[in-house]
Amino acid sequence: MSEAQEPQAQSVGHQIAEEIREMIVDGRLGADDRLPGEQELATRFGVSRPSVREALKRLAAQNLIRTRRGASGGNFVTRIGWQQAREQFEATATMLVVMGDIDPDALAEARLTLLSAIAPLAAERRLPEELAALKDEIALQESKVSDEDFCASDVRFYRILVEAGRNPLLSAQMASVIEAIQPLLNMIIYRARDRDTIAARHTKLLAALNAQDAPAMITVLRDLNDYTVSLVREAQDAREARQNTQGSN
Amino acid sequence: MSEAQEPQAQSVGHQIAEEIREMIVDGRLGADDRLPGEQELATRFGVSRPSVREALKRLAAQNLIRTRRGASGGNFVTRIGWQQAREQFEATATMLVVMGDIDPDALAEARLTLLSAIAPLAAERRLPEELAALKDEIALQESKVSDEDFCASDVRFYRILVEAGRNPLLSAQMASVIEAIQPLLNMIIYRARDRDTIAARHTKLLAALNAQDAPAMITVLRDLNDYTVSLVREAQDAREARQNTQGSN
DNA sequence: GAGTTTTAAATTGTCAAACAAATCCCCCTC
DNA sequence: GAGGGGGATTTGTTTGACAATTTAAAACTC
Repeated sequence: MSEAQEPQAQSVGHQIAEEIREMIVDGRLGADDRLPGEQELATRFGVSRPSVREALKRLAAQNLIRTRRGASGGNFVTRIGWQQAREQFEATATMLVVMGDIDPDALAEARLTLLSAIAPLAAERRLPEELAALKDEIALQESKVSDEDFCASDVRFYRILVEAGRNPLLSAQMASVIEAIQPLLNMIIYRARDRDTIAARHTKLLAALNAQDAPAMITVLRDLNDYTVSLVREAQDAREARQNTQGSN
Repeated sequence: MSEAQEPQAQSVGHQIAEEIREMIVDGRLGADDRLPGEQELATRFGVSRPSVREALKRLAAQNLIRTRRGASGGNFVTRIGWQQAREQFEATATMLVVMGDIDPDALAEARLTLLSAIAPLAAERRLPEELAALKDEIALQESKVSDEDFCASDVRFYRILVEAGRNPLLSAQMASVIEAIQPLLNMIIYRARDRDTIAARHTKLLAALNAQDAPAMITVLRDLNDYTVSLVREAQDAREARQNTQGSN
């Protein structure tokens, strides 16, 4: 007979947080607006102060509000910026990878697809500083650095490339994918030959970017992706073999 | 004289939440693991139960844990899925748009870039059901529906297209962009001629998808994007003009 | 009167204790 | 053996109080 079973499953804090979020989304609360004090919110919503606090903490966890103590303190609506958006994208993508519900092939495909998509924009808009920075990273990759540093440089290389596209939303999203794929890359043991191959293709990629030749960039990216995927697969096989050996001991 | 000013700025709840998050990221806590009870956590961290609760609520707000009441209840690490990841991407992208720190042109460019990127994948992998669903949406768009319904159908159209790419990470990210752009689209007043133009291009897009002709899809997408951008710009101009009129009254 | 110091007020942060609500498990009854 | 009831466990919510922090006004000194 009752009309609802699951709608009641959410706590008071959750409901209030959602209500305040609505107020932000539809404009009743604007950036840098101050929310009423905790006491007043409690009175207004008809709940206790801890419940209101719970709601505020939830919003703070989502970077929707920031809190300042003291007189004339309070809770203020945060103007979210690209930096924070990128961090949140990254946090979500990282969790997806950590939870293991992700197919490495799908992740690699996503990276390749996104990089290919931004290649034309980067080719058009790349700045001299970015070309120089990419060259520096290649030089670093050709030197004798640890696997970890090599991988980190690889990540930086792609981030610079993405930034060259000059589209903040795309940058934020792609950065999250590149960041998320790093744990996979970190499994790889780079042999000298691998490094040479990768650095050589990075050089080709840089040349294509310099020449503003997007199709050539995409060709190199595809090639590079195939190579990286094969290395990751090798590393995974080796890892599994090692685990089996340990397991049989 | 003190060595630190900002590191202390974070509350106990924030610190504990961060600590637990670390435990999840580096594997000490796996999916579906149960956290110790609030009491025990409070004892272990040397704080009170409300402080622990604050930390848990923060984590819950980020969908990192879920809570069940009762005996054998408690807080459990959530295995994040594609659905939730998409929701979080959407929430972030929506906030970016709402806060106004976004350039409509950059948003449109991001959408076009991402759709162009997924076009080859969709062309290769589209299923008959998806072709049929797209056809249905076009039929809806050709009928006399409200501006709002027309826009909603437009959004669904692109979501189906994105899903056809069969890459969950790309789907989640693109869905967030498509969702974020909807408020802009909702400003448009669609004249009959506009709708015909859009529906006709959707038909061309569907034909290209059916023929698995990705380059043709990209051409249509670019064309469609230019047209949509012009409509949005018109709507914005009209809106500004209206506001100026009201302001001078 | 100007500048500095002190004090007070407002606000969030933290804690403590208790009870309510939900859920599960065991036991008891039939 | 099956079903229901009660107790135990855990989170949800409230009340109350005090601490920490920041602002701003007030008072005090020069």
